[in-house]
Amino acid sequence: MTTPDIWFTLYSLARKGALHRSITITTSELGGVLGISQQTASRRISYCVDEGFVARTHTAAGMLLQITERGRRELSEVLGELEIAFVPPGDEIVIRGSVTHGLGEGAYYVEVYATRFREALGFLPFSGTLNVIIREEESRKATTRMRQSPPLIVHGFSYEGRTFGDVICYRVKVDNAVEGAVVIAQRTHHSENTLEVIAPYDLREKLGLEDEDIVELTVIPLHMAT
Amino acid sequence: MTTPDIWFTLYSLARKGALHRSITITTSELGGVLGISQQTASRRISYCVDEGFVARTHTAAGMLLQITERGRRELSEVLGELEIAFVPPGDEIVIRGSVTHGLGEGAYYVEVYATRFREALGFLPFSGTLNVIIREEESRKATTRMRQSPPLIVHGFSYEGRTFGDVICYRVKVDNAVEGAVVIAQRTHHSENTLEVIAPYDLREKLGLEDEDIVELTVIPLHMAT
DNA sequence: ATTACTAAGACACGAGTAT
DNA sequence: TATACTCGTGTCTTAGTAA
Repeated sequence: MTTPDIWFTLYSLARKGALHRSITITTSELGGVLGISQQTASRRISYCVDEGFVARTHTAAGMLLQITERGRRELSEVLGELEIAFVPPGDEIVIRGSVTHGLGEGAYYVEVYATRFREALGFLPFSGTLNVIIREEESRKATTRMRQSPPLIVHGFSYEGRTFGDVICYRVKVDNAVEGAVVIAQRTHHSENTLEVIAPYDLREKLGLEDEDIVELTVIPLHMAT
Repeated sequence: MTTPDIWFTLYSLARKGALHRSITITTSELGGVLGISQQTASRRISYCVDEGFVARTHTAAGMLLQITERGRRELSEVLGELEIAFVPPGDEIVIRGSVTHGLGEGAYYVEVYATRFREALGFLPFSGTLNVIIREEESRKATTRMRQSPPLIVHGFSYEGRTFGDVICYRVKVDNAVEGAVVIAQRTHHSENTLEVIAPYDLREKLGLEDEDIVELTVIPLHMAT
């Protein structure tokens, strides 16, 4: 089974709502949707189940199918790429999100990584991060777009007996005013829906931001970064 | 050549920027991207060209390929469906756009169709339309989402020797405050990027809207409409 | 009813090669 | 060098049918 066929299968299931709940469907029905026979539909689904894209439970009247996390990621990747492809070149990618408070850990890490951030980014970051919650849609676009530009990687190191992992940075402009960077720690299973932003200044103060305020992060292509 | 293969081909070309400009590529390269041989890539492209999805010019060093309007629509359709599929069920679809002034024709048409709108929508529209410019991305989502709900169709008629065509209506809530409808005339080649909104009141006055103000149109599923 | 196995057939693929 | 043709090969599909 080829990639396009997998995508097409997942796409068709997604359109029926299988991203959010189990759907009941027979192989014949699915065959109809995909324009293939019942037998082939059966094999396709078995394949998707084997590969972990779809979860299946058999019932008397067909199958219960739901797209798994793996399948969702696969589709989300395609969707993100397509969304980016449709953006006219030169257009800026803007991620909108709302300010939230982190766990307070950010400041500690920023201080530890401070000089390394300066080397990579050209500025000494304020010792605190601005946490920004983004909607899944924005998140998808953000991560896809960011992945397109070669990342600035701040390599890990050891310090006072502790190990600090790699951190990936992407340059952004905050509210079109302050240049900063989104930092993504590789080791932590960071929530995909929260971005941590560092900048030379205290962003909350400089931009007068409060929790739940909306901020715009404009992704700066690496070759344009200062 | 099957639908998924066409999509995959268009998708791969789109990722290389072929939605916005001609790209230079050889069949071998394309084969590499698609995971198929040079020969098969050649056949795939020829097929896409024959079907009008892709425009091709041969050059000494390969081909110049650009996705046609037809191809763009095909991909846009897929993208729209995927975007909708990812929206959690129950979530409202919100279209954001900015107010603009129309050509002034709107008022005339609204008056002519007025009683018919009342029958279909349950309110007598203010004799003027609010024109809203939307970005392509929003447009895609809007049209896809709207197409999902069976449209309210106001049938055409003749009046004073003129023929007035069908008009399709979709219920929306403007700025979460006023219920109205997006109206799309079937006969005119209306710009996909401008929506015309009617409501029981003068929206500009009621909501204090000026040109270039941002408005939110929340699409109301038909079964929920009052 | 379903899903899914088997086997025969269709057709897509790619090596070789023409242009 | 390209693209694209022919054709042998192999894979994927489907009909029939079992479970």
